[in-house]
Formats: sequence, structure tokens, C-alpha cells
Amino acid sequence: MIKIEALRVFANVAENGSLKEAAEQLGRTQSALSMTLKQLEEELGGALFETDRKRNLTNLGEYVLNIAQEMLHQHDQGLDLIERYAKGKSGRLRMASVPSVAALLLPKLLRGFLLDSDGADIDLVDTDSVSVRDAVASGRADIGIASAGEGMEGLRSDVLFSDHLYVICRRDSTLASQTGMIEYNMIASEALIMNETLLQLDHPDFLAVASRSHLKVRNILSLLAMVSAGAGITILPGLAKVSLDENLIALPLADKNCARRVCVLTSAQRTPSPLVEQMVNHLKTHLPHMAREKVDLDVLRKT
Amino acid sequence: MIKIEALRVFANVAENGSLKEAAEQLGRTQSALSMTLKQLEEELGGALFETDRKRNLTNLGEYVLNIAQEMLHQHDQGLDLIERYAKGKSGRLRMASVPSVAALLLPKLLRGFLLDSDGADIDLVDTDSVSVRDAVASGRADIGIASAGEGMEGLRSDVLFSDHLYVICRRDSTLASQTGMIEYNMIASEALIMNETLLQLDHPDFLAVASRSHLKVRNILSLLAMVSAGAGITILPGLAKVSLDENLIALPLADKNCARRVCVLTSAQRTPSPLVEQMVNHLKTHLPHMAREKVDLDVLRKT
DNA sequence: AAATTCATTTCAATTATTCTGAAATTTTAA
DNA sequence: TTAAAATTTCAGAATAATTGAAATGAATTT
Repeated sequence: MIKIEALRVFANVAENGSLKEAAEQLGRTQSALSMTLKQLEEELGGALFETDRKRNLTNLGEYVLNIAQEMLHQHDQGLDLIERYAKGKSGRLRMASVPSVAALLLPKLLRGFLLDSDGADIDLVDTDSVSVRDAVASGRADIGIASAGEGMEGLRSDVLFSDHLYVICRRDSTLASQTGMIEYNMIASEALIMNETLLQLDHPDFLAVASRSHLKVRNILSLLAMVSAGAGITILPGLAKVSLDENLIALPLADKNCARRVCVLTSAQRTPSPLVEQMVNHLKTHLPHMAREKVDLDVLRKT
Repeated sequence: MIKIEALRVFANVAENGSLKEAAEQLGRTQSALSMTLKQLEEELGGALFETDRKRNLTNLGEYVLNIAQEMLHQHDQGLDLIERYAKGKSGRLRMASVPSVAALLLPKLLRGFLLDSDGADIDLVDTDSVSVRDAVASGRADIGIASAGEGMEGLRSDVLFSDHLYVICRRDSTLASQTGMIEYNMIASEALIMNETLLQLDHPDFLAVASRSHLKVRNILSLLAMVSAGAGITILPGLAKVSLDENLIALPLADKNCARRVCVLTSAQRTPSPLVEQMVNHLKTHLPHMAREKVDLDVLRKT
């Protein structure tokens, strides 16, 4: 049977016009190539070169060279595609992320990822945690970035970082004059505007406060606009406070246990594609540092 | 290194959804395929199937299957082209032949040849022997069919058949009443119209007759028209007499040594392409019989 | 849930293939 | 013609592929 490696040897020898050269290029001995060519000629039933010096091709040699070059090109290109895909360097990747991460951390992270990739194609959608989880679970996205919560069946999740919570209030409110950490009892009298993140909190003191809240806003811009307008206060993860309005202020919550745990989500049903694996690794190694940096930097800038 | 045969195994297993089936189709044991797949997965760095039952592909498996199918198709097609060409089943073949053979023998012969070929492309030109030799020598034709003669440097020739010579004269001539073979002295008084074939003859008695000839015609139709018009007689090989005019008659020459030797000519410089070799063999095995048949048949019909 | 069947994997031994190094041969150049 | 360079040949060494038998793992039946 004619082997593609025999054709590669032949093409190399034909192009070089010499066994010696070709042997060096291919890292084999002349005798190995000589035997390969001999076998190829036997299989074809005719000579490929006019003499045993490899300068001139026979008519058959020329024909085989033409076809072999094309075959080798196609073959090598195919292998390259497969290898790139297998290494997670190429392919399509559909991501869904909560807006805070998408806006503040992903731009830099994706830039780094794409720099290392070759032919990768990334689609990023930002929505709230619920939709992110749903997108991944239903197969509309390959990777999700969201806080953990309900509806995690069929999802594999790994915590990327924990985001401490802050009370957001107007700079001119009485609460704003507090210098230390905020205890739940200190906001007992405030009108708390709920949001999705807060549904995770289960500290009894918080639940007491939350039970008196009558407003829940999902969209973060609307939420901040409400606070700005004096409709009440809210509690948000650190990342969400980096681009706060001038008239708003973020005060750290004392309760260290209540934090948003940002996770990377993938489907538990199917083996992830190499590109997904690559991205999950990339997220796990880089996102924690980037999140910490971002929040620290921001705190620095505000003080 | 990823081998194309490993991809073939993978594609086969993926298409069958089972090792067992694929093993039967490929004529190998399950364990051989299992090991091949294992090695392939190692080289890729990821699983190709979701479980060890080969029913469901992973994302990587699907991608690799797509590419591999295309690669295998291209590869097999390429090999097929090469093998067909090497076996002399395909390629381009430029032939030059003298008209008598081209018109009387080649149609049937080429039909047989093309029946056995697959993608062969034949160009046939008919001219006189001199041009045929020139075409082959200069590389304008791959194969020539002509009588041997001058200007055979650089040509390889093999005799295909010998064509006995006949005197062609008008049916109403005195010569026509001869029932036996014609001796040279019997045509000593006739006006002999020379033609290319006759330049080969070297019998002294013929040379004596020929020396008195003052007319030489190259084109066979013109030649016969001349004889028909009563300009003289001529001598032609048996093949040329099969489609003789009603008013002409062919009488066999007694001299058994004088015959046109029809040869197949190829270039002696270059190794012939497989298709050329194939055609030369085909000519050598079939043309002699066909020539004999043709001449006998004709003799039969005329008597 | 145990037993049965079916498919696949594992592993050591066998077989086949490919490669090498040295010597012989052939070709080219001087 | 000889000397130098390139190629071929060949036996042994190194690699790789295949097998058969036993073990493992999944589905199906009892």
C-alpha cells in the first residue's frame, strides 16, 4: 500500500534533486530514503527517476510529484486544523457572562486569550446570572460566568473568585458618614432595594432587613439610578461599584461570609471542547488575580 | 505523529458506532482498533467518544470526524489517480500513424484499449511515415506507427507486422490477366509510379524497374487516382489495397522479402509513461493479428 | 439485585515494518 | 584513467502494529 510518508519522501527528494539533501531535511539516512523510494517504485510498477541520480524525473515521476504535492498539502493542512482544534487554539466559543465581569474583567482577559489562540472565534453575551445559567444548561452557550444559585442541574461550576459585598447609598445620606464596616442593624431603618445577588444571602439579620424590602430591581443601571434618586439603598458586590456615580458611595459590609461567589459554568452532560477547556483554565488562572486587582485599584482611586 | 490510517480507523468506528463492525470491515481485531484509537486520543490530548461505547462522539470527535472524512477522501482520490496513471489506465496519449493503419486497424484497436482504460485521453494524427517519425522524435507524439526508414536516431522501434506488397493496376490492363505472382521482370515495361513505401525495397531487379520511373506520389489517394487514370501502375502494401476502386486490381508480388515492416515507434530518450507502455503492449499483442485478419478478409471478399 | 450477555480494554508475546551503519556499487568530474 | 561523490544493498537493530486471551465495564434479563 502506498503510504503518504513515502510520497513525502519522494516529493522531498524530487524537489531537492538529491537523496543526501532530502535525508538531512527529513532527519533520516540516505539508505532509509533509498529503500522507501525503491518500495514506492515497486508499488507503482515503474521508475520515478530517469537514473539513480535523482536529478530527472520520469513522466510517471512528474505526474506522481504533482499529485503527491497536492495530497501532502491537503494532508498537512488537515492535520494542522485538527491539532489546533485539539489544543484549544481554534474553534468557536460562545460565552455568557454577568455584565460586571463582562465589562470589567473580560476585555483584558479575552485579549490575552486571543493572543495565544490561532483561529479561535469568541461570541460573548452579557445577561444576568439566571440567563447565563440557562444559556449554558440549554447549550446556547459553551461557558458561563455567573454567581452560583438555583437551577444548577446539569451544570459543572468552579468558583473563580469571591466578591465582597458593599452597601451602596447616596453620599449625602446619614449612612455615608460611617467610617467602619456596616453591620446589618445599621441599615435596619433604610429602604433596601433588593437585587439578584442578595437572594443568595442567608444571614438571619440580613433576612430580617430584606423581609421589609418591597422593591427588587434586576438591571444594575436601573438599580443605581433608583439609589441615586433617593429611593433607598442597595447592596452590591465589589466589582459592581467600580464605576459608581459621583453622588453615590460604597461602604463595606461587615459580614465576611456574605459574598458573591463568581463561578465559571459548563455543561456537565458533554465533554467540553478543547477550546472550552482552554478557556476554563485561562479563567481559573487569571480571573481571580484580575478581580482582586480591579477591586483594590478601585478602592485606592476612591480614597 | 497522527497517521492517516489512525484517522481512517476512527472514521470507520465513528460511522459504524461500534468497534466490532469496524474491525470486521477493516479486517483487523477489535483490540488493534482499540489501541489505535487510544493512541490517537493520546496524541490529541482528549477523548473522541463520550464513553467507551463508540456510539456518541465528543465535540472534539465530531470536529475530527469532519476533517478526517475530507482528508481521507482527498487522500484516497489522490492515490487512485496515481495508481490509475501508474497502471496505464489514465493519462494523455498522442499518437501518430500512417493512414492505412489509422484508418483500417486503429479504430477497432483503440476501442478495445479505451474499454480497458479509465480516464485515458487519446489524440490520433495520421500522416506519412516521415512525419510520424519526426513527430515522435521531436516529442510531438508519444507513439508512432510507421514503416521503418531513415531518421530513426533517438527512436525505439518494434516491428508490429510485415505487410506483403501488391502491384496495383487497372482491371482492364494486360497485367490484370495474370493469375500467379508477379515477378519484377513482368512489370519491366510498365510505367511504375513510385511511392514512399517503395524507397525501402532493395532487390536489384526492382531497382532496375524503379530507375526508369519518373513519377513519385506521396498521397495514397492521388496515387490511386493516377493509376485509375491510366498513368501507370504502382506497388502498395496489402493493407492499402483493401478499399480499392472497382476498376483497379491488386496482384501479389512474388518477391517474399520485400514487404513493408510496420513498426511502433517511441522516443528512446525518455522512459515511456505507463500509458505509452500499455499502448505499445496493446499494439504488439493485437495489431499483428488484426492486420492478418484484415488482409485475409479482404482477399476473401475480392475473390 | 444478581446473572447473563455483549462490547471494549489491557497486556504480553508475536509479527511486521522501518531504520541504521558499513560495505559495495555506480556515476560524475578531474 | 583515477578520485570523489552519490546511491544502493544488506544484515542486524530499533520501532511499531497486531494478535489472542483475560479482565473490565455496560447494558439487559431474570
